This record gives sequence, C-alpha cells and structure tokens, in this order.
Amino acid sequence: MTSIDDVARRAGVSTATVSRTLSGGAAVSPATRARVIEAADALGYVVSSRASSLASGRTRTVGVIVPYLDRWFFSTVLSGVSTALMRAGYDISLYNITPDREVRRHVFDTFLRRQGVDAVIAVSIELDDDETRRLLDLGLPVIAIGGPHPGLDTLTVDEIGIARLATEHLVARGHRDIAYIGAGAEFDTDFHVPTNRRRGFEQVLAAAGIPLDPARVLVADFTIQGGHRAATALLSAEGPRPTAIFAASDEMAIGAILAARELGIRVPEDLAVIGIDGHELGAIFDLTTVDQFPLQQGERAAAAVLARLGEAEPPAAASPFVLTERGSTAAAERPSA
Amino acid sequence: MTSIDDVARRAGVSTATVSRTLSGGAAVSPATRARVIEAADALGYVVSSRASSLASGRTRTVGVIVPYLDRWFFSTVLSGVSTALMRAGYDISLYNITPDREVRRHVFDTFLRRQGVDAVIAVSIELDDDETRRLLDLGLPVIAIGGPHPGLDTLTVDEIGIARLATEHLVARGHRDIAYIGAGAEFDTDFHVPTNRRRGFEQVLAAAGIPLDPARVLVADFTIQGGHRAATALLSAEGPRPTAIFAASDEMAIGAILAARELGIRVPEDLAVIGIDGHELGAIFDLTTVDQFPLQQGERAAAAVLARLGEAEPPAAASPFVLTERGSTAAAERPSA
DNA sequence: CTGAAAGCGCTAACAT
DNA sequence: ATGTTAGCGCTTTCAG
Repeated sequence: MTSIDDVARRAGVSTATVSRTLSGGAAVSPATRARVIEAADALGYVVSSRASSLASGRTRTVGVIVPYLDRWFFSTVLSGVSTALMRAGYDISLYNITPDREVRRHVFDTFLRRQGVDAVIAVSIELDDDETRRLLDLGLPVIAIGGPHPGLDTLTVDEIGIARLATEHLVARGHRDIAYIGAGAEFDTDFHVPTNRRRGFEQVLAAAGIPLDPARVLVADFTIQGGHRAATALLSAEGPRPTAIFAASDEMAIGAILAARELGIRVPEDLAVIGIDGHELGAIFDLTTVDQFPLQQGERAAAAVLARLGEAEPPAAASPFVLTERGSTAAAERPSA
Repeated sequence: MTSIDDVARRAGVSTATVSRTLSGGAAVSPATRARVIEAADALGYVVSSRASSLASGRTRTVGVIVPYLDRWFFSTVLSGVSTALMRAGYDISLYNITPDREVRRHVFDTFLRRQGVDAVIAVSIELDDDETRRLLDLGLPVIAIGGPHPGLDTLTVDEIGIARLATEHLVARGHRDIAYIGAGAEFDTDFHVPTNRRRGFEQVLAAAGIPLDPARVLVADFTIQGGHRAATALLSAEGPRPTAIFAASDEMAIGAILAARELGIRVPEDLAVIGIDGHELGAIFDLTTVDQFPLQQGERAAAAVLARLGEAEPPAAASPFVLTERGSTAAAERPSA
C-alpha cells in the first residue's frame, strides 16, 4: 500500500503539500501541484479514507437504511441514491433493517455510530420516537424519504395529492363504486405505510358525495401477491362488484389486474384499475398510474444530503408526480349507479 | 463522542485493557473485564471503526459490487449477503457498477482501495482480465457469485445442470419443439449471462435426438418485459408454434406467459413454459421453475467471505437447485410431432 | 494480567 | 506557498 509519504518523497515535498494538492482546497503552486499529481499517479496512490477521516472528521460515506432490498420501490430508490452519491464521490454503507427491534437498535446504536458516516438517509422507514432520537443523537444530517418524521429532515411526496389525483381520475370517468387496496387503518411499524393515500382517496369521494363502504377498503402489503390476494377476495365476493379499484401501489394494482383476468373480469371494460408508483411493469399491464419517480426520489435524497454537507445545492422542495394514463382506466362500459 | 479514554478513566484501567476487553481476544481478569464493560455501557461507548481499523488493519467491512440494484435476482442475492454479513457484525460498502468503463474503473481503483474493505463480493459481474487483476491487486479475499471467473474464488451453481434439469422436464413430457429464451451467442459484458444454460439446453436436445432450430433460440435481457417481447415475436410468427418455452430466467418465463395469454394461447395446454430462478412471483403465475435459491446464494457468499477472514466455517461447495413443478408445464394436450 | 508507548496514514493549525 | 508538528482514537508490541 503506497502511502502519502511515498508520494511526498517522490514529489520532493511535505506530506502536507500532498494532502493539500489532492484534497483540492488549499492553494498550491501550479508547479508543485503538477509534481505531486505526477507522483501520485505514478505510484497509483489513493488516500486511505479511514486515516483521512480520522484526521479530518469527514468520511465521505453516508449510511443508507432501507427496510427491504428486494422490493421494487425500495431498490429503485436505493439505485437513485447510489448513483447520485457515487457521482459525488461518496461511499455508501448499506443497512437493511428488519422489523426485529434488536436488529434495528443494533443498527442505530452500533453500526451507524462505529462506522462514522457523514450523514444518513432513511428510506421509507417507520421510526418510533426512540429511534428518531437515536438517529438525531448521532449529530449528523439525517434525511428521511417518505414521512412524516417529526424532527427529521424529510423528503415527502404529496401523498394526499397523489391519491386525490388518482381518485379524481376514476371519479371523473363516472366511477362511484370504487374499492381501495392499501394500508389499513392500523399501522405497520416495519415500513412507512402512507395512510395519507387512503385519506386522499376518502377526501375525493366525500367531495363527490360518494359514501365510502368500509367493505371496499382492503388491506394488503403493497406486493403483487398481496394485491392479487386482496383483489381475488374482493372480486369473487357475493353482491355487486366495484367498477374500479384504486391500489396504493402499482404492484398491488398489477396483482388486481391478474386477479381480474383469472376471474374473467375484463379490464377496463368491467373494472378500471389505477395504481401509484410508476412501476416499470406498468406498461406491460397497460396500467394507469400516478408516477412518483422513485429513482429521482433517491437522487433527490442524495442531493439533499450533499447539500447539508455543503457539497451541492439543495434540491427543489417538492417531489413531482404525474398521472400516466394507460388502458386500465379507459372509459368504463358499465358505469355504476 | 465518548472515546476509549473516557471508558479507561471511568474503569480505572488503561486504554489497552479496555481495548483488550472489548475486542474479546486477549486475557483480562474477570473483575477488570466487568468494570470495563460496566463503564462502556454506562457511557454508551462504541468503538470508532476507522480508528480501530487504522490501528489494526481490519475494517470489518466488505465491499459488495452489484450490476443492478433494481432487478429481482440481484437484489435478492444482495439481501442474503446483507443479512449474513450483518449478523456477523460486518458492515457493507455498496457499489452499484454500471456498464460504463469509467465508473467501473473508478470503483476498482479508487472507491474500493480508499475505503479499506476486508474483502469483496462481486455479484454476477462479468469482469475482464484487467478488472480481475485490479481486484486481485487489492490483496484481499474476493468472492464472486456466478462465474466462471478465472483467478477468483467463485461460487457457482451448476448452470448446465440446472438447464439440463429444466429441459429434461420438458422433453420427458413429450415436447420436441422447444424454444429457448435467454442469452444469445454473443456476450454481454455488463453482467454475467449464463451461456451455460443454453449449453445445457442444447445438450439435452442433442441427447434426445432433437434437432435445434436456430430460429427457436431467442435473445432477451432476463426481464419480464424482455421475455414478453421475445415470446410475443415467437408466438405470433408464421409457421408452427413451439409446444414449449424454456426461459433462462423466471422473469422472462413470466413475460412469456403474459404474452401467451394475450395471444389467446393457453398455458400449459397449448404451450408449456418453464423458467429458472425461483422467483417469488412464480407461484402467482403457476410457473414451473428450477429454483436456484438466490437468497441463499447471497448468504453463502457472505459465509465464504467470513471463512476467508477466519470468522466462520466455509459453506458447502455446491449451490443447490431443485425443480419446483407447477401448472405451467402440466401435461401438454398437443404433443408435437 | 495490565500499563506505557509507539505508531496506523492522514489533516489542520501554526509557522515561516 | 510550503514545511513542521500535533494529534484523530484505537491496537499492539514490549515490559513488568
């Protein structure tokens, strides 16, 4: 391992000058700078970030906490975070926390603290007060995606607005018997379940004077399988069928479409389906969705962190979302009562 | 930030003793040990791993390189790696490399070297000779998943065996006109494309005396969309249709099933479909597959790394795979000529 | 079994 | 503009 001393010796300068040259900041004469760089290149020198960080206090590493690695939304956000952080020359320390309290505490109390990260990004994690405090106690910039997180710097999308947009799309097409698949009234502490989506849904129904039948609100876990299960139950139940389904994630919406197909229910003629997210599979299922650009959310979180670290401009305040209209909500043939 | 000095002072011992106690290794009298631990707990002390690693040379961090973060196989493997490493108290430094040569070099030359990792795990990455050398030059244990990687310690599944198993399943059911969707003859340098799967497929056909029509070999990118596209082309082409499709990944197999459904082709009556991987969506599509347990592959890679670091026993040599039979390959009604 | 002391490789004053 | 000199917080000989 070639060290800074080797470079200094070869360039005929002090280690301080090498450090100054390579860290960019301080003033170094063009001639010396050239010599140092030549020496560093020749020797294939790369700073040891642990030594550097021990001396400087900065690690150029950000801790990223995610609740799931193998679910589309989270891995897409992570992908965005990774790209943006790497571009800025930052390393990422990855922590996949589980619902297990033990594991979570261990991450907050041990991993994060010993590793010495410059900041942390918490992706859609439901934190209790204690955990929030521990995070804050790190004394670092903490950016959370998907709030609300009282006390934390949170990057939110307008969940209510998204849900309203989707619901309005359905209502505008004449649907009055709309089922909702998403988070229930209860709370999932494992990852942040946007109850606000349900709220937006309810607001629009109320505004349109449509009474909400509690039996039309189904709980599922945001996966294709979960949506499939919920929709199968819903669509094969006795009594009148809803004319539309609003799923709080595209994956559940896709599950619902699959369930409908299996039951011989045509989408969109017999049933309109709309989701949220902008999932890459949306196109193949011709799914209308409200895209919330998870990749960009990750990039924005990274940008927010870099801004807090003085490395960049803060990103724009609000995360965008747009309605992507596809075939799953084409005009219904069987408008409801 | 409370440091080792604080703990030493409070326990009335030297910092050396604190270090010895907390690192487990050396002999410390029970009485002192108790005092040290009490002091450390009381102060909420956590070692600074950068200081520790600077002094000891060990970082308890392993670098994990993946080609994709947002594809099921890779994120599932990563999930397994993460779980196992975390359980062992190791941190993970995540590097999502891209096809871009620049980015890749930067990861190998700069990120990995400056960060000071104890080992690296390369998940299904196609490395050229130069990159392999750079990795080896790190002087660290390097475990690759999905080879072959000449020169690297590689965890492989028996790709040929997997493909043979899947193909034999089809042949045993009377299929003689089988299409293959997977890697083409050419090479994808971005991520490791198991050409061996095609080879296993061909071997079984040859053994069964079934000539392989080159038009039956389609190239796709291992995604649902890719499989959908390839299968749509295949199934809507002029001339006789194959009676079975062997897709080199479950995602492509699912894409094929979706394509078949759209074309009104019944699975499995008109078309049998088999995939490889053990994808979580397999059940919902009633897909027969050869499961290769990606989560466990990740865990095994982590175990292999820990073994090389002297932290555990090496995992068993061969990665298991099993045929999971579902409805997509139930007896065909239209046996081919 | 425990302490003293010398670094690990770098950065950041402080000089010059 | 550049060199000198303290450390950063820990581990590890080396003594005792």
